[in-house]
Amino acid sequence: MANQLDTIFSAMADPTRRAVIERLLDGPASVSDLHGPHDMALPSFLKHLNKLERAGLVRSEKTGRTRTLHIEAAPMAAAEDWLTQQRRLWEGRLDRLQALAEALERPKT
Amino acid sequence: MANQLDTIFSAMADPTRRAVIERLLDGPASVSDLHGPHDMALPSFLKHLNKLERAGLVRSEKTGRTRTLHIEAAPMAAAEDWLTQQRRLWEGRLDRLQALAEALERPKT
DNA sequence: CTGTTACTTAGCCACATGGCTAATCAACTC
DNA sequence: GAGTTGATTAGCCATGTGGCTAAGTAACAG
Repeated sequence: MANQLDTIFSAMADPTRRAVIERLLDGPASVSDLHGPHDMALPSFLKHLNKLERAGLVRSEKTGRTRTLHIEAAPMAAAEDWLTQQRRLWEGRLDRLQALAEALERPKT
Repeated sequence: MANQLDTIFSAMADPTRRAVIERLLDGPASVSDLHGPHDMALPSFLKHLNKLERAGLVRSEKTGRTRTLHIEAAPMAAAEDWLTQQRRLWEGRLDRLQALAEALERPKT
């Protein structure tokens, strides 16, 4: 995947991973803490965490035998920015269309 | 894919599809118009369009032999909303941490 | 009605994804 | 040091994804 947006969007395209993000907004947590609520084998769950980490949405450090993860908010902003920009362009287009419509309603002012 | 956010995010996790979205913000276009700039066989490209349509980000009608696509902005808002909400929560958490830090700096006011 | 154009379908391929079990590693606990 | 616990690795499987070619359909142009 070339673009950073690719990995970010695809990391967010999964409910398990979004749930992890939501959970981490509350504060750091260990792998097994995060795993707790998810009905899924640990190795499967780990893959999700790895994907989040590769996307840069999460960082982690291992101390002793437990790994602690915390969220990295900045990359999500990239995704949000893209969406916001598209919305602005879209709204701008609607404005132009509306202006056009109004101009047509009043042919010769 | 259960959730609507799943399909939306995963639809946006590809540069070709994002480019199509960006192009469509400028106004409706036919399949081959959209295909033009992309160095890819038509059937491959069609798969991308179908994925966009299944995600609800795009609608299309066929008149005569050409299919015209236009953007459906609303679903993107769902994705943006989710991101915005996460950011708010994150910022809220930072505020609380900062408040805590300030409280600790001035132990007994 | 023949040819061209604009998609569409079918079918193939390689690789990624998301799940699993079993086994291993490393660090605490007793 | 033996056992337990937290995390990881290896390897398997089914399905999805993203690309292709080849062939088919449907409408428009002459």
